[in-house]
Amino acid sequence: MRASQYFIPTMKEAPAEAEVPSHIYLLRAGYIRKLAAGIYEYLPLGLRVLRKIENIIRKHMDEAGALEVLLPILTPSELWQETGRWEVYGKELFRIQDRKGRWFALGPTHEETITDLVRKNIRSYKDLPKNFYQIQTKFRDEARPRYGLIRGREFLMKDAYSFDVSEEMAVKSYEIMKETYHKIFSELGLDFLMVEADVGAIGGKYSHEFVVKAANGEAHIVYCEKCGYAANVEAAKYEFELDKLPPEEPKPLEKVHTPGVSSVEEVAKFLGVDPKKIVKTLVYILDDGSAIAVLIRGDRELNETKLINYFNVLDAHLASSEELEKLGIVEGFVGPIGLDIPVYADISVKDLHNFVVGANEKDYHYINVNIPRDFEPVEFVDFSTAREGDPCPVCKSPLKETTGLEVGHIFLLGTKYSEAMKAYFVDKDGREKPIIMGCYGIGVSRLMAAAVEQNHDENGIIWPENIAPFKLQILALNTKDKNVMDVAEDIYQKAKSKGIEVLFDDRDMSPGAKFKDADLIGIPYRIVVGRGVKNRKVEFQKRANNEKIEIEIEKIDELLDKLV
RNA sequence: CGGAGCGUAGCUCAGGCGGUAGAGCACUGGCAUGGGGGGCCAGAGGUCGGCGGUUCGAGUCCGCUCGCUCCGACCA
Repeated sequence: MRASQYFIPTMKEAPAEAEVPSHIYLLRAGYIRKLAAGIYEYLPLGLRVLRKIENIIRKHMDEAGALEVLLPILTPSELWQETGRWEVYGKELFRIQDRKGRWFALGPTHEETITDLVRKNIRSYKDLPKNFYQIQTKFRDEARPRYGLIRGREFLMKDAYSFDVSEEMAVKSYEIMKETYHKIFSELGLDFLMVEADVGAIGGKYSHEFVVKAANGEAHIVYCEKCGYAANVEAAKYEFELDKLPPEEPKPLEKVHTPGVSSVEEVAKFLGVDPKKIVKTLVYILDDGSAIAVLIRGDRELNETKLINYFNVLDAHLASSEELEKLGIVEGFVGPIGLDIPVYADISVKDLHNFVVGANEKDYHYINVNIPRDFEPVEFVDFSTAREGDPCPVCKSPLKETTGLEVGHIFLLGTKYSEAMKAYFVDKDGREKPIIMGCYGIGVSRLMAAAVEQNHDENGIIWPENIAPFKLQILALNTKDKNVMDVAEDIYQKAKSKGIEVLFDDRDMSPGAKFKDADLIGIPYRIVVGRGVKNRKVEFQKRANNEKIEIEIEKIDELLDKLV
């Protein structure tokens, strides 16, 4: 491709709206443009990258025996009603009406659609297992689209759904996808981690996330360098046994005056005690409107995902000042003693002695509180958010914490959708049973951003070879010099004939501008044709380190052969 | 959805006292140049997000509205 005939609108300055490297460079280097918040156009260069990512995914999915389909983007509301997600999905679901008033959703995911297809066409155990996948644009009306391609309202996704006759077989399908995902992300050239994850609203038995390590990532993960354990902090088990304080003899319960002192830090300072001996009492309102209290040690953070899972609700939120007032609870001095809503405790509170809690009375705390003498929680549950330094649940060595971008997520769904939608098959024994499902997603467009987050420097993008829009870029520095142009043209033709994807910068521009553009665009290999042609030499560079190697023009074939 | 901020040329931004619109870069033509966004000359480009109000007069003041961004909540 000749740059003079191509379309690479580069920008010298970053648009003010872009904050993170992938967003800045993809805009500046002419890969994407924004149409509206969270909605992007892919320019020729951007589409090439997207297609490369798609094809790598497609290759491995096909090899794994998955069957590609293309489902409609417009999905009838009736399907969503069947699983209850027409309501549950909430405002994130883009909804539209046809001329007759019938409601549709722009597909944010396709469990309902694929399950409908399967229930209508699969009857027997002989038809199973099956794994269907598609690569398609998805729509989610995100409350807050951000970071360019990382969180968009319209984005490209690979979604796959497996259907099996038994849990055992479903686990097999799941394991195959797990392996396939490892192959895909490795071939994409990314530094990634597979972590144990929470199943979230999609439901199911268990799930794993594939996370690309990135400073700007939204996924918080803990991992163990020693044994390889890795989990999203939402899912990581908290190994409290190793984090306990030494036992103490119970002292008499005492109510103390603590005027205007309510936060853990304040109380710790005021009473001169370790924050670990202060217990926070958090009041949560569950989605059925009921209130519960959760106790957690002062140095720990509550994990709402664990809370929501434990209570098996769709939503829970910390009670507001108004809600506390309605319940007759004193904000800032809440405590378990004498509280008339159910009290649950995080395991960090177990075996804690002589601790401090609010006294449910303005400006008072209890000290030397002990369980079960002074109160008894309904149950001790793991509600803690895992963090750096916590003992690894597998091998007990201290966990590390990092952030990353979730680019893949696999779930063993079980029968949540097949039962709701009556997707049954007849088994060998002649009985009708629900199909066991799994679902597997990869954020294709997000991967493009993730690759840039992980591979850039201060001058621009440095594409991993397998997803670079072109492999080789030729810079002709002086287009007025016939020698330079002849040599460059010759190399260009040779590269093309060898099947190398090559971008030839033949534009009449200053050398500096060409170098800057080339760095921004980030094509892995570069041949610079300039003043060296006088001595029959050109330069070969790698974008990754920009080191220059002089090559004799006569030896160019050899070099190109290495790039094939 | 709660909080904050911003909408002036393609991009980054200035102007803000109310008096009819600016810079740099990019773009077009020309000249010189040719190894890291370099130089000179000439040019084109704007209903100052929209609607309404105040005023003799609004980019500037007021109200509403739309859009965008950030923090948070949310988020297969």
